[in-house]
Amino acid sequence: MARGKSEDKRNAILAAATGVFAERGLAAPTAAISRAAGVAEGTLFVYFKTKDELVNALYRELKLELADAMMSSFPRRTSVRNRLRHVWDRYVIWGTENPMQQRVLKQVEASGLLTEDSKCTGLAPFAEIQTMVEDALEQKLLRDLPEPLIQQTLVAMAETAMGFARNTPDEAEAYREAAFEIFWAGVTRAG
Amino acid sequence: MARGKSEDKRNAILAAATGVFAERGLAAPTAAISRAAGVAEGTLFVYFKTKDELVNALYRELKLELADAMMSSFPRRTSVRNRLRHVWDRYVIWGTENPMQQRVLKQVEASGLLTEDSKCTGLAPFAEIQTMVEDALEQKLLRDLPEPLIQQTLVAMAETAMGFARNTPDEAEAYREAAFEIFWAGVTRAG
Amino acid sequence: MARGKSEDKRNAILAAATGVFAERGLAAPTAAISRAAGVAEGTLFVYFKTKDELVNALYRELKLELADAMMSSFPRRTSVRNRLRHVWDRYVIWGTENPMQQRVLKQVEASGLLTEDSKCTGLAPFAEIQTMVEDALEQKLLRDLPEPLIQQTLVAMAETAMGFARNTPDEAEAYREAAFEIFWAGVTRAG
Amino acid sequence: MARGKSEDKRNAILAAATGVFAERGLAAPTAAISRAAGVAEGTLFVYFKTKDELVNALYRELKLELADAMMSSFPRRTSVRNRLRHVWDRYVIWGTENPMQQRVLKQVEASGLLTEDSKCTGLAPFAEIQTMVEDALEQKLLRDLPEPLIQQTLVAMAETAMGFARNTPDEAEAYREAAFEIFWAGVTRAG
DNA sequence: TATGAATGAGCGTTCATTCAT
DNA sequence: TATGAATGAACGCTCATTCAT
Repeated sequence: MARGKSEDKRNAILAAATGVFAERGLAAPTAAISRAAGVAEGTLFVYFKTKDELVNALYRELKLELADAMMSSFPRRTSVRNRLRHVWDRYVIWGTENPMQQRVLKQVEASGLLTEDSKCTGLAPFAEIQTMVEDALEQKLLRDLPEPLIQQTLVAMAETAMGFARNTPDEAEAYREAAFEIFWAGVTRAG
Repeated sequence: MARGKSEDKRNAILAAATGVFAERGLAAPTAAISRAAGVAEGTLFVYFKTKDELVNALYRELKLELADAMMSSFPRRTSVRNRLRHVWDRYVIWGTENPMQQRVLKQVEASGLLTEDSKCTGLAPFAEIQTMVEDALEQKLLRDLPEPLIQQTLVAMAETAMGFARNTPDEAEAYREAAFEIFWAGVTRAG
Repeated sequence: MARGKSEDKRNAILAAATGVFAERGLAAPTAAISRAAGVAEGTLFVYFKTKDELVNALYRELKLELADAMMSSFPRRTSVRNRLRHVWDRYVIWGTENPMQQRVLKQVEASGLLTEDSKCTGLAPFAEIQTMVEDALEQKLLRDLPEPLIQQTLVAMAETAMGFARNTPDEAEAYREAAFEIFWAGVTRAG
Repeated sequence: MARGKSEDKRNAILAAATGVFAERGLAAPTAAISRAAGVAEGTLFVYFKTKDELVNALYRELKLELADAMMSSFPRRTSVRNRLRHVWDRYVIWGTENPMQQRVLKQVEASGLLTEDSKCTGLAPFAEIQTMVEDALEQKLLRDLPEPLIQQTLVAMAETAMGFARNTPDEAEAYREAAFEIFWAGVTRAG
């Protein structure tokens, strides 16, 4: 089979890792992942030199997926509120519909396994959100708060919304709406 | 709790576990914990039948510590805002001043190791906050939002504040203040 | 069994390692050694932190055994020739009667696994031989050769004798004698 | 030997194996050898069915090289001493100047991987030395020693010389000379 | 109760070898 | 013939847990 590594197999391993890590945590054996991917134990290490490298690659992949979901058809020419709402909705929906991915993302971030490089790569596609927040601050639309705090609030509230949406799927939309309102009211100037 | 013989030893193990888990994650060997506690490897298992049981016990202990910190001298006779601010400050300060404990709490919650029982026990001491939020809703002080969402927002924003406070201790107070303002503005009726 | 590690078990492991390494080389699995020693796989690592450490410990042990054999009842007050002959005989006999030990010693020395420390420790008990050779050089008994070359010649010729002794045990003594004569004639002044 | 297609590739693999084995021992992965040889991993197994077979082939090759070095321009019509000195010098020089080859030869001999067949093939080119020693014995030039012992002494002393020559290249010649004198004095009749 | 030596299942990783291309 | 991705057995080592003392 001397014809380049198979993108399919790589993806199968990453997908299997997502499922296995979500279910059993990052401590899950690589053997479980290769089994789930339908490849031999050794094959995993053909595609990823170490388990840590697999974790890092998976992180970057998931971040990219998330960025795709959030940033596709991003409406550059509309109000800050609408633009924020755009990424908000897509973020929450993605996290709700991809609970394993979201869970793994959190696990990996908390694991201390990420290289600086992976962190940067993972952050890059979200640069536009930062710009957006900076714009909003300049326009005096938002209250005078440290910009990182605003971003972190966005993330924290969105994750809160995801949690509720996953627990009560019927009211997912209501929670998404309500959590956004909290965020928006919390962060914009009164009146 | 009068299980083994020495309350001291039990506490030493729990304290050691906090430090070791905070530094090396929940995957840290029990041997590292017993060493840090100054007891023999086997002794740990006299006090906690399994590692999982130790993790659950530690969770309950930390939750209790946190509840102590938050609820002591709780001002029952003042405005909702003041009461919320009271628990808020104490929560954030506790998390900032006890980073290991806070870190371990998060790790344990994310680990999937908690029994239902532990979750309930851990939640119990915070019942008063729930009452407080319910009161506030009845007084029409808060916007018409699902009560669990408000509570979760409190927690999420407080943890956000802790994160910033730990990263930039000099501005800890400012972040605590700012995050509370976001929370309060987000959750109360406009005007 | 909290009563100190068992010297017996340690010795059993070292003895097993000697046999297994002699038969299958240093690449033999540690599992084969623990099995041969009648202990669990993990037990080997209670006594020796790593395989390398086991190899080093074994080397030191064997060197000590050899030194014991060579140096016991060393006749300090007799001619150089007799003293040399003393250690020579005992060396060759030990190597002949302990072929596994001798084989492992050679393997370990060739393996690049020895720490500097082990090399020193292994050499120490043979200091007296060096002194003896230096004495002999001063007495002008030996030809004017670099001292290390003389020592190395002793070792090389003794090992040659061992080889023949092992192959033809009936003539072991004759070979031991003959090889010593070669050594002695090669190294002493003519006439 | 016209097994695969390219004699060049076969030689490249053998040369690479020499370097890799010398540096990392016989346990070195075949992948390291194929990489060093500039061929694919699978290609190595086109030329040598197994790793063991590669080791055996390499041994035979190196023995042949050594025999070439020792036996070329062998002076059949001169004294035994000169003839012995001839092969001695060439042996020691070859081992000194080809330390990797010499090292690998020793490793392979100690490895237990050699087939009987390889051992014979490796010995064959040195038959002439045996003849020479037998001649010398008949001439009563040498002391009355078993002929194999004399040969083995030659080898042992030559290797001793190589060792010193490699450690202190500046004095290589002196050691070669000195070791030969030991050998010659040890093996010839006194006076 | 307290100890820590003993255990062995389980892990991440390596590597000689195979085989589809 | 040459390739290198794929394989899976095997390895060294770890660690939660047991148990004789």
